Amino acid sequence: MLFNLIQGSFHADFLLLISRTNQLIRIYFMRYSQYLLPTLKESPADAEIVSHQLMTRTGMVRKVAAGIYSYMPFGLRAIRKVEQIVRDEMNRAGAIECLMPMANPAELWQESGRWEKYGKELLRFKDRKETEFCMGPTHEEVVTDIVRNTVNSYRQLPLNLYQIQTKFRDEIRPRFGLMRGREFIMKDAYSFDLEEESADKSYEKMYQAYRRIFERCGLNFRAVEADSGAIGGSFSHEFMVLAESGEDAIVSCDGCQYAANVEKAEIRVSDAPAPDPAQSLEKVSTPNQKTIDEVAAFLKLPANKLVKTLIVQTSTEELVAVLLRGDHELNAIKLHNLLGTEWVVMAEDAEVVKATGAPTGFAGPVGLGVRIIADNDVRQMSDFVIGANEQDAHYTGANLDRDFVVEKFADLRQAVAGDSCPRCDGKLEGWRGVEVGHVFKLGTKYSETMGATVLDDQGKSRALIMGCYGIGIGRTVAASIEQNHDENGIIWPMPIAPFQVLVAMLTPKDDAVREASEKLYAELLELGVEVLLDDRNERPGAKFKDADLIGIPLRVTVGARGLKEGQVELKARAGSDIEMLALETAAASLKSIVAAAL
RNA sequence: CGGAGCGUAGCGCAGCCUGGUAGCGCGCCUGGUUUGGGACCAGGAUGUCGGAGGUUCGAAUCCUCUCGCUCCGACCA
Repeated sequence: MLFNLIQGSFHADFLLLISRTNQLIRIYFMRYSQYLLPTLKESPADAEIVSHQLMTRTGMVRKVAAGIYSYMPFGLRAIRKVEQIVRDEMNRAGAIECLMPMANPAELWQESGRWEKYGKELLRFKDRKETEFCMGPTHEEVVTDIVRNTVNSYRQLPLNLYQIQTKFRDEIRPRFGLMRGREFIMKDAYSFDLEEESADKSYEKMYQAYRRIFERCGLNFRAVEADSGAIGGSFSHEFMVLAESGEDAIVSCDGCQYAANVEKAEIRVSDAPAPDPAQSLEKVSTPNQKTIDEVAAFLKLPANKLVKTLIVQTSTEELVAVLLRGDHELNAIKLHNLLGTEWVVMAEDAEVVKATGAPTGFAGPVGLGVRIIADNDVRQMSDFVIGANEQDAHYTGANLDRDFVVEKFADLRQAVAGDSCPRCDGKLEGWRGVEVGHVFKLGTKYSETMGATVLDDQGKSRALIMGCYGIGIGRTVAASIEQNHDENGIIWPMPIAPFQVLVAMLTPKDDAVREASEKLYAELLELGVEVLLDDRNERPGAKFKDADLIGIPLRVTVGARGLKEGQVELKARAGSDIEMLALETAAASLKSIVAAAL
C-alpha cells in the first residue's frame, strides 16, 4: 500500500493519514510488536511487594531515582483510567477542575506558617534571583490565595476546586514503588463554605464521591475514621484499600459501620469492677527478664496479668510513667493528645535509670517519683505483676490505690482485633490497609491566617470554612494490583485496565490466522473497544505468559485450530473457562462483555 | 537521622577473602530449524567493574574519601 503522508494527526489509538488519493487511512498503534511493553521474566531485586514487582515486570513504570518514576505507556493508561473516574465523580459532585503550579513561592508558605513547620519533607529551592520556592506537597496555600483574590461574596459559595497534579514530598524513606514515592500524582480538592452546615454538606459530598470512585475502581476498601494529623482540622476519614502489604492497621466492626485507623480507634470503656485484691505485694527475683514476654514466661503467667510501665519524655522536660496492660500497645497519638505537649518520645535508657533507679525493663509504679497515668483497662486489673524499680526484680500481687496511686486514667492503647466495638455490641476485626484517599474538614485554619474572607448577607466579613480531599492516583493503581493478581501476574478490573481486550495472533505466519486477527482487531477498534493486538512473532507459550503477566481482562486467541471451525477462543484473565466465539460476531460479543463490566 | 547491606552488560548474579586476559543465565542482533503455555542449534554485539584519590610493576579485587541505591527503625497527606 503506497501513500504519501500529506497531513497527519494523532488520536488516542491511531494515526490519521490522508493518502495521495485523498482517502483517510488509519494506522493503528496498538500492536504489541510496535508498542513499548518491556516485560521481564525476573523481578528486580529491590521490589518488595507484589504491586511493585508486577509494575516493574510489566514495564508499567521505570525508576529514575529513589521514589521517582517514569510512567511508561502501559502504566500510564491505567493511571489515566483512574484519573478519568476521579474526574468524572468530582465533576458529578460539583467540584471544578483547575491546575495549580508545582513550584510554590515561599511567600505563601511563610504566610500560613508552614514554611517553618513543614520540615525537610518540603523540598525547597531558589530561583536565579535567589527567591525561595518549594515543590508543592499539597496546595492549601495556593488555592486559598486564589480564592481570597477572586471570591468576595457569599453568593459565589459553596465552591470546590480540584486538580490532578504531580506533587513532591521529600519522604524520609520512599518505598514500594508507586506506593510511597516522593514524586506522585494526586487529586486534591478544596471546598469553601460560609456556614458549618454547608461545609459539612461539602464534606459529605466528597465522602460519597470517594465511595463511588473506589467502588468504580473495583476495590475492596473501608472508609475509616482517622486522626487528622499535622495538617490540622476537626474530623477526617481515610479510604483504605484492604491489602496485606498495607502500611496502616485498621479495625472495623463486624456488627455496624464503625471502622477506624488504629491510631484513632476508640476503646470501649468497660464498667466491670476490678476483682478485690487477694494477694499482697511481694518482690520476686526475675534475673535478666526484661520484656513482657520474658517476664510472663518466667513467672508462668499470661501477659494480661502484667502491667507495663513506659517512661516517656515530653517536650516540657517532664518524665511521665504510662501504665498499660502487658498485652496492650501504647497509642502514641492518644498519649500525645492527652498530654498536650509539643512532642512525646520514649525516654532514653539513661533517663529511665535516673527516674527508676533500675535499667529499662524493671520500671514500675511503686515508689516512683514521676507522674503516673494509666490506660483505662488497667483499672479492671488486680493482683498483677509490675517492675520493682530494681535490677532483676518484679513485684507480684500489685494492686491499684493500695500500692500506688494513678493520677489519671485515659484511653491510651492501640485497638486490636477482638476488642469490643465502641458503638455497638459487635467485635472489631483487624486489617491492613493502603491509604488511597483522605478527606479532612479543615475549618478556618488557612482562611483565617491567610485572610480568605467573604461578605455575608449582612455585609459582615467572615472567614471561609474549608475542607481538603486527596486521592493518590498512582497509589490507587498499585493498591488495585495488590488486590488483583495471582502467581502469573496482574488481573485488571475492567474499569481501570490499560486495555480491555488482548487479541493473541497465535501464529502470525499463518495467513488465515493473521487475516482473522487483523479483522477482529479492526472491528474492535471501530466499536471503541480498547484492544491490544499481539502480533509478535513469538511462540504461543511466550504470548500466553505475557498475556497473563500484563493481565488484560479479556484474551481472545486466534489460532489455526479454532479458525477451522470459524471460531476464536475467549478467556477471561480472572477465570479458567474458555468460551468459543464465532469469528463473525466475536467483536460485537466482546463489546457487550466489556460494556457490562464497566 | 540511627543500624545493616548493596553498586560488575538492559535485567538477575558470580568473580573480591588469596591483586595478574572481566565471566554466567536471561534478554538483544544475524542465520537456520521450530510454533497451543516463556523452543533449539550456530554465530555475534554490549562493560569508564558507581566516582575520586592512594598502595603496587600491576587494582573489579587492598586502603581512604565520596556519591547513589536498598532493607530495618524513628517519621509521615
